[in-house]
Amino acid sequence: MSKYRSHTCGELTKKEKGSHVILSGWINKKRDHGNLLFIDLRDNYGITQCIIDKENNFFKELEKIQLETVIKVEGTVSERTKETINKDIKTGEIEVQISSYEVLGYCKELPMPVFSDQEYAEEIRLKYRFLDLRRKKIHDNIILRSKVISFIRKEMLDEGFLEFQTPILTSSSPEGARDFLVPSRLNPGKFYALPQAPQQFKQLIMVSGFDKYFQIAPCFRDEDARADRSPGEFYQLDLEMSFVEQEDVFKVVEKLMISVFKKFSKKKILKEKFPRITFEDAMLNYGTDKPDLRNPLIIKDLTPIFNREDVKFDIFKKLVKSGSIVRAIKTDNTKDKPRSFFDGIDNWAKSQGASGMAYFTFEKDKEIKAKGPVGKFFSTDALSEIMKITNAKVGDSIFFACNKENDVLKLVSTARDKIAKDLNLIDENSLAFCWIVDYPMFDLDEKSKKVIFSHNPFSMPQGDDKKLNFSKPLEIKAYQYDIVCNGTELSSGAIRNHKPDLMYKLFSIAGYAKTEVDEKFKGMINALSYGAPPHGGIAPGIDRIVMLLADEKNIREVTMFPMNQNAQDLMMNAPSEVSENQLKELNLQVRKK
RNA sequence: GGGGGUGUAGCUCAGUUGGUUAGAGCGAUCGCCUGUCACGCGAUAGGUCGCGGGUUCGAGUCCCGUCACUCCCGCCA
Repeated sequence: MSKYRSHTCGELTKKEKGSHVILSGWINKKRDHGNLLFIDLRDNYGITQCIIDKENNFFKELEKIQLETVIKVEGTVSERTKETINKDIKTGEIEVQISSYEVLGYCKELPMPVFSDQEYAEEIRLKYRFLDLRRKKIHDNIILRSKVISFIRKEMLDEGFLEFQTPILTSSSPEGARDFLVPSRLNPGKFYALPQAPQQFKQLIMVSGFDKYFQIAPCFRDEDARADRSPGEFYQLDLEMSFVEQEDVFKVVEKLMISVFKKFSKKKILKEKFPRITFEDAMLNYGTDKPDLRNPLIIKDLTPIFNREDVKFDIFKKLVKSGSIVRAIKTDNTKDKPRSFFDGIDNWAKSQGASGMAYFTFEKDKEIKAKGPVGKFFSTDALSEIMKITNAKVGDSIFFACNKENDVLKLVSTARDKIAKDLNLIDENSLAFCWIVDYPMFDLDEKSKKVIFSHNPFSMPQGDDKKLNFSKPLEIKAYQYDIVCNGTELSSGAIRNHKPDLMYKLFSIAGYAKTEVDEKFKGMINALSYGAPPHGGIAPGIDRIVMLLADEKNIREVTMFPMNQNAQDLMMNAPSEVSENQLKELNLQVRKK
């Protein structure tokens, strides 16, 4: 028998009645009745009530012992009387009569209580993460994460994928996020970069003939954090397949996603065959390429309305003349909503930095009218046209905004979420997956007006490469795709460009000379020149999947040891200064500000 | 880099129009209590009101600056 325990704190039942047991764990809670003391002993597996009274020599000591002290108790299992059974815990039918105990690990006065449902400031949680992680909810989240990863790994192996590790110290790449750099001692003045993703390596694995690869891969990007984005590092299920088209990747990933979410989430998957939405349609109907499809609201374009003679809304008309556009959201049967509902949306829009959102409600006595502050600017004909475009009926309302395309899309897409939330239109118990497909290969950089890669420079352009019209690069689409669930981008992938000539051509459109491509992407472009199979893949974000499964709004709730928003680890005190000697060895000098 | 929110006891928070000695619950310490499971009861200790400056007879409260945490924008091929 183990020196420390005969059972865990989560397994004793009536069956063990009368047996002598040893338990070890943390003191979760004490209830001291003066001559009778209850101790809830906790470990990873559960809680067992232990009991001792004043007749026992250890009673006085245990009365004084700190919560969260680790102790070993020996005693006898006894059945609880009917009235004292605790149905909330697995071991609630029994309790352990303590005969002796031993302290295994002392505990100082706690900076934060462990046994409590209270919320705490992140600062203290992160500083004492080892205490925070003892708390039930986050403890369970981390266990869930472990189970999800094991499950995914098993599924991938069953599908015939091979798991490989790729280098953590690699080279800096010019595209994409900021790199984390690591100075090289043996190569003074030179730096490694931590991989933003194993992108080039997984393609090289395909060129090496391994056919199907996956990895639970750490990825490093030196960009600012968000609630759903850890600063610094995160994990992807990185996968790549040879001799495949887009459909083949979809098939594998859709199956995996469905089985993961069916196994670990109680929520209903709305469509098991993920709807496919083109990037263009997504931007038009939802104003974003990560739409929440639980939300029934659709965005419509009202720009032409503001060119009509019988519309007198001069502010918008003037803006439209100078190139702005108008987008609108219709809400069903909102005629009886109080003024505060409409003004609430308008004020919210202003708080987002916009000039607000105009609105009116369709009414009818003899003819169609618009009720609301700006309703008077629209003729009956114009209103009928708006009703046609937005599919509205009498009693519905319209919210609309006018601005340059990028700004109006950002506002209206978030307004879509805000309005749906206010109207309680979102079913929190459902999961709405979709594919976003047909991303453009290139984009126009707002500032420099230059053509840049819109996503991944290694993606394969759609269509016959001999017939591609390179003079209109913005019209070229790529075999580039995302999975979105409930408004969260879960993964991003592509069929890769395995043809060096085509790649040089595409890079030249984005302003890279051949020599530059050879230099920056040496390993890959070289490899593609020695017989590369057509291949493609995707990389679902592990942290975000677990976040959705655990129903958490913040990625730190599913990360064991996260950094704070400023990319600091408050527990380990990272980043930190290093000694002059270390710097010297690395040929580095810190520039004083 | 920019915008919003928060900052009061170890923890979670209250603190009115600026006005006596800044409060509560949990935790800690001490005492009472033999069936609790958020046990109960009593007492004690615990405060640079984030920090600095200003206005005022008087600032936790008003103003300016600054720092920390957090949410968002930029950024994240």
